[in-house]
Amino acid sequence: MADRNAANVMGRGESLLFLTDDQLRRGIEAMFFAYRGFTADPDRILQDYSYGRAHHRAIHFINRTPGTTVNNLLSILGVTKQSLNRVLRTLVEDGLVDSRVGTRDKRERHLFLTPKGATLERELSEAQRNRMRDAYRAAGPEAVAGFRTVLEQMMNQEMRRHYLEGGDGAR
Amino acid sequence: MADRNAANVMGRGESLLFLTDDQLRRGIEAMFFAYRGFTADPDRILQDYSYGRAHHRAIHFINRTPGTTVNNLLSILGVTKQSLNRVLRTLVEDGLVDSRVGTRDKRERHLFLTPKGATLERELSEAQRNRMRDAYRAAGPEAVAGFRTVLEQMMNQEMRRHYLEGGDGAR
DNA sequence: CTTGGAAAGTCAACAAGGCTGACATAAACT
DNA sequence: AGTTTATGTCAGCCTTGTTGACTTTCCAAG
Repeated sequence: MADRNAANVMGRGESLLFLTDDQLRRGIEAMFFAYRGFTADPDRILQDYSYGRAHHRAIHFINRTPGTTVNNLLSILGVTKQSLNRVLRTLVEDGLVDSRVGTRDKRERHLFLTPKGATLERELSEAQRNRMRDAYRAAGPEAVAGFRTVLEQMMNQEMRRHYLEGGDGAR
Repeated sequence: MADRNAANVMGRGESLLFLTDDQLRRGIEAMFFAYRGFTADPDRILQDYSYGRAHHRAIHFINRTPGTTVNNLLSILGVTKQSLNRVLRTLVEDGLVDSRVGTRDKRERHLFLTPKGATLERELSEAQRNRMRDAYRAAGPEAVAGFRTVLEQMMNQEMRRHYLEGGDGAR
């Protein structure tokens, strides 16, 4: 029962134990529990500013691609413009994000972090990088490569596009 | 700038490029985009039943540990009892979950999936396993081991405890 | 030059799913 | 008998997602 799938795909005598239902469940739970750790540190910091994860995500991707348009951010984040707008408005009001009318196309707004926004970005990303670095260090380079490979395979097509557009990260 | 951390930890001449800020950012974004894929299939199914992720999580862990108590579920999920109760109540009302008063300690409620609940559980977990299996298959066994190793390191202490309690998954 | 449609913003209403605080009940423990 | 524990429940709040309707701006094609 637990390894019914392994039996199905066993081909050339390889050990495909990693494809059993039980192994897959372990992977699923690993994702669930790890994601909690992944967001824990930024969430704690954001509380001090009365912001939420939605603000963090916006700040992260504006920092990654300065001058990005609202529409581009929309497709990266996969939310509605109304939802994003609410977040962006508070960030602009609070002076963390600068929204500049496009020069070529004046309908578009190009988004930039202000110095204040960049400061919060650093605080958030440093906390998140620290956790990631500790995990990477404990796991070692080969585990890290595998980690990234599996995650890339788990993405939807469109998400993978956005991921790959984010610079090659010295791959 | 981008590799200032690598410089700091470079020890015995190993290539520690995987610890640069840029590599860490890549890992962070991989987690973000992959988690979206990870939840996409169940989310779609849940819509047909007017349930959300919270219901899925409850169903998953009741299935994993039949007879688990409310308190135990609470500490696994890391939410308040009010939040969990709202979800559990609808699941019991809809006949997906059976809540039985404890025999030894009658204050406790032990939670079980009904046949109907088990059916939904299978539908959800099969969708999620399919994606996980495809990712595993494309990435290969060694990548999978690395994937799990890094995720385990990323968990908080308490989450790791719950993770390890979930059976050894033929490790 | 006019007009169609894209980009952006806004208002309103709603839902899921978190949270806190207060309180009730039954059972177990001391 | 009194306290603690496990659970459930009510009320109210917040964030962040949704849909729908509408306006303004403005590029670009006819």
